[in-house]
Amino acid sequence: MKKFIRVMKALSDPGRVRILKMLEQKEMCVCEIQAVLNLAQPTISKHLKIMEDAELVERHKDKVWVNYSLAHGGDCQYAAAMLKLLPRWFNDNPLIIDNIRQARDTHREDIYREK
Amino acid sequence: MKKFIRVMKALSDPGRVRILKMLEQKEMCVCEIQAVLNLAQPTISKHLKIMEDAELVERHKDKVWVNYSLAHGGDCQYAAAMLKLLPRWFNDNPLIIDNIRQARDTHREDIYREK
DNA sequence: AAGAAATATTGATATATAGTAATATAAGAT
DNA sequence: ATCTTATATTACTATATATCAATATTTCTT
Repeated sequence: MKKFIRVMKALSDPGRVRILKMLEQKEMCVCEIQAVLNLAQPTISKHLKIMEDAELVERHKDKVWVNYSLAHGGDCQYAAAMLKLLPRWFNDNPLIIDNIRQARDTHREDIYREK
Repeated sequence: MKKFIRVMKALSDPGRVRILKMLEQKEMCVCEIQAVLNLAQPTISKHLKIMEDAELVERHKDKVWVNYSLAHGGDCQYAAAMLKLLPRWFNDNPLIIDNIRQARDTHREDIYREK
């Protein structure tokens, strides 16, 4: 039951759902996600940790970057079931559509950062 | 998106999941649910309201009692999807098994109440 | 080895949530 | 009409959550 609750809580935040919808398109690093969602970097890291703990996403370290992608190991049946449902949902949601477009257009190298 | 978040939040509490699993067996009134879960009556009413708002359960008033059952109108696709998944889950969970057994054995008339 | 960039962690604050006791409301029963 | 029972609502408290600024860590670059 704990695992189920963990998955439901992980899915109870719009920002996290937006991240998952972007990850359906491509794997992304923290700074790319941040560029789209417009939230502070620690906030993104925390969201990702919550989803990793729920087995919804996976981390893949690549040099300085940490790439996140949708989990696919069927380790957690609840996470697996939700990841199967999500691709059918929110595809006509303007915010999601826009986020996905932005995600496509966002590349690490082009991200501008204040000093 | 709001409706989805509402469903996920409604499912983010073990007590509410236990209620849903009991309602798979039979519709129940507030006092019957309370007798099984061992929580204060307002707590149960609140949980039920959260699930009603998420379109997971339905109210049917019968004299003094308010019976709750699983929602089946496909009004909310997210609620409908989760209600379809839940019967497959937690069926070997000892607490759930016990709750369901208690639910079967609990009848309005037999509920003892302190003055 | 010193600096720079990406990410994670910590500490703090504001809001949300779960729970209860007390009270209000609704509907039968006497 | 009054009492009783079932449920809902309100007011309150304790805990959890989302967010950010500041800091730490990791890894590459020079």
